[in-house]
Amino acid sequence: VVSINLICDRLHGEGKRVTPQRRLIYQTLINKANHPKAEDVYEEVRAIIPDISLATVYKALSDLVDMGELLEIKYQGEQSRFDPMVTPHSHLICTGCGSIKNVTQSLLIPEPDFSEKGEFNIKKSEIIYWGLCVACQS
Amino acid sequence: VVSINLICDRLHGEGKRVTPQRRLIYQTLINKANHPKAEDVYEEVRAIIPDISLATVYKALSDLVDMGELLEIKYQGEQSRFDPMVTPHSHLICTGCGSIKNVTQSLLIPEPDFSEKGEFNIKKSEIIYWGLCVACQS
DNA sequence: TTCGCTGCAAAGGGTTTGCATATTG
DNA sequence: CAATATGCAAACCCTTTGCAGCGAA
Repeated sequence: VVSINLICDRLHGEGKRVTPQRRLIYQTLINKANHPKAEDVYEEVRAIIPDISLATVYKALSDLVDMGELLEIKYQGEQSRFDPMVTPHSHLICTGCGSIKNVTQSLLIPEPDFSEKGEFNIKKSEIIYWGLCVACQS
Repeated sequence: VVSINLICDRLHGEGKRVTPQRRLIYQTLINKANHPKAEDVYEEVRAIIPDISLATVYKALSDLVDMGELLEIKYQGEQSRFDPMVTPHSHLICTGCGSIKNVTQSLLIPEPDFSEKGEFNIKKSEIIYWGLCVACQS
């Protein structure tokens, strides 16, 4: 998710429709680096469209994920978190508060030897760093 | 989870009790590299103790995880998978069938610069390789 | 006018919990 | 005997689904 107009064009191209609800949801995600939950997006959007339903938010997010415009993160098995940055990157996850931070620096990720991966065909890889954020270190 | 006797000793040490159900569950996990779900463990154990309940399996697994003897994997946000290998290692995850393979080869995992991680205190890191296993490549 | 989207409420599915009973140590 | 574990069923929680009506194109 980078630009509203770009997203809306892509939606049209796939026979989807641009409603005020969806436009607002997509707007909300632009440049958001705090990896919100569906509920977080819902709360934020509800401040402007009070009657919007959580199901609508889920469906809008799901469409974005299907289009490859949004990343769904579910490492901890808790609620899904969403990340508008879809270029390859890694994550710092705080085991204290569950906050997630992007690592935009490009890192060289080693690949396992053939003896380990066999014929497994690796499509993408990522690193997850578990630890404590500043706030949780006290 | 490496040895039944070791596990049982540790259980005693924590004031826990060793029941036939738990002994069997722990036995089942030894050297298991296929990352079973709770349901898988349940089915396997039920062949020997038909009246065991799924809740009992969940509780036994949960205790092992708390003791650090078992790893709970929930990357995909689907059912939890369990891994008796608790030493640091990475995973090959097949996006086709959901199978998980361990990478035991020790890999040097790069750490992000200070400018990226800031004061975040990294406790452990792991690499996830997403791709297709041999069976799913056809 | 068509067909996707909305909001509501109900259903789903994995996991957890409450409780009476059984068992361990 | 005291305290934990068991089994059952119900509760939980996040997410998805069904559906009648609405609204975008």
